[in-house]
Amino acid sequence: MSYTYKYPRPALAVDCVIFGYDHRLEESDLQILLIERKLVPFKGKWALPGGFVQMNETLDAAAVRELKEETGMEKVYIEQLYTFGALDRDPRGRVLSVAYIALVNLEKHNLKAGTDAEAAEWFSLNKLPALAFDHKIIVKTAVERLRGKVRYQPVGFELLPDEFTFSELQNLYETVLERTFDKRNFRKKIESYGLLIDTGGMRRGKPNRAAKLYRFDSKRYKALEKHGFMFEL
Amino acid sequence: MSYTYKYPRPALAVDCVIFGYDHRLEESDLQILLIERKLVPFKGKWALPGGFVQMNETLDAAAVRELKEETGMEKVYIEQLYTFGALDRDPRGRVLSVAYIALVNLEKHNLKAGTDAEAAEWFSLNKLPALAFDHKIIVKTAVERLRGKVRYQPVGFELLPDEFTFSELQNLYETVLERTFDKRNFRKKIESYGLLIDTGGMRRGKPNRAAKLYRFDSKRYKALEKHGFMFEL
DNA sequence: GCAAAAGTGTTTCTCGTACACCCATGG
DNA sequence: CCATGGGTGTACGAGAAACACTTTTGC
Repeated sequence: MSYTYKYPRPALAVDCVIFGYDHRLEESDLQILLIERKLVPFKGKWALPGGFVQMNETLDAAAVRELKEETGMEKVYIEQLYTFGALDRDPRGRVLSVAYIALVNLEKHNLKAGTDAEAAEWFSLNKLPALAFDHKIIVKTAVERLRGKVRYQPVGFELLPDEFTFSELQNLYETVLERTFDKRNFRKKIESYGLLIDTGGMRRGKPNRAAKLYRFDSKRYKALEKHGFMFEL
Repeated sequence: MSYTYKYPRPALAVDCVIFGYDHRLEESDLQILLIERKLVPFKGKWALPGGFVQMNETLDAAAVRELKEETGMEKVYIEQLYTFGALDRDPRGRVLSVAYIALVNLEKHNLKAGTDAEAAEWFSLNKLPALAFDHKIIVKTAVERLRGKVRYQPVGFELLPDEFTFSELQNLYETVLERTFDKRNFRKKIESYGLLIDTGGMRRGKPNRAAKLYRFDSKRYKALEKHGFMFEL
């Protein structure tokens, strides 16, 4: 079976930059999920999970599908990043890639689960291997976007479990933004938005004082957002 | 001549949301350039300038080309916005659109010049006619992006002539952001960045005190930008 | 000389930032 | 009992915001 068109058409792929974060690790930096290519071109090289867009699915749907197929993950935060269209980005011919960003918490979504044939692995953002295609540029763009976004929209919570402590939240922001925050000022700022709900639970298990657990109040956030509310950090 | 592929491929278009601004008008609001469609579908309806991507051109190049073909404009600021991929956005079949934003000054780039067959016309942002395809959504997305961007990156200058007065600049920001600024505070803030060069020229012709003309110092901005400089308004 | 926009400083207040100690828990 | 991170308040300074009058120009 084949398909014929009057004019030539580029092929269209989606690629996902999946950011993972593990709040349990002490010095956890951001991770990115890569897949080892089993086929030419770039056989044996690491690449972003992705694949071709089907005719009957939207771009978002394609990204969600690839995410599930290659990593087993579902119900994760996902957002379109940018479309890459350099002429020589794929040696097989003209292939455009619509890149997506996904944010996942490594405790909720432990990998192996849905992984099929291909080897998927998490890499520290600052210890990435050489990447196939133009994926290095895509990752760079994604990191810039995440850094920008996290400061004025509360997307960071997507990288944490549903319940988290203040210091887990602070560690996350310090990791993503590569800076430190004063503990008291950070708490003051976050509390001032009134977007955290005290769940009553406590994080125990470590040889120190137990920490309160909070949930992000996304309902309230959505309500505030409509009235021109601005989250900022 | 025709082209055959093993798998079906969506068609790929670019569409441009061209923002125009006229600093000479008193109550100029933002304008958008639209084209009246001469062909089905949506014959007679207004639409964003755009067209199909060629095999041998990048997405940026396609946007630049369409811009020139349909409006005669060259050397304008252009930036990729978002890629729209809803299944039913084009009644002719599966067509994806990579949307671009362009910013032009209406004095520098007076329309008619390069316009070919199709009728192109500027519309006030808040008096837009019904639009073809999903172009209403594209415009909405573009406006949000412009509003967001203008606050932390000095893109606004693209909408002004090379030399402009302080109040032209202030009017522009007030128009785009739909708010007012205090004259003295605005001037203080802008001056604090040291990004304006006094050209020595004066804007005369109106029955009031002449105003100094400035240029934006893009060299200095690029230098500052590298060292983590932040423009903010 | 009049109408209209250009240009100019000071005060107030909000918010960001810096900073140090006691508390609770598990081992 | 000790090591470790949890939790808390205040003082200072920078920058945002409010605010009114004089100057210049074209007609």
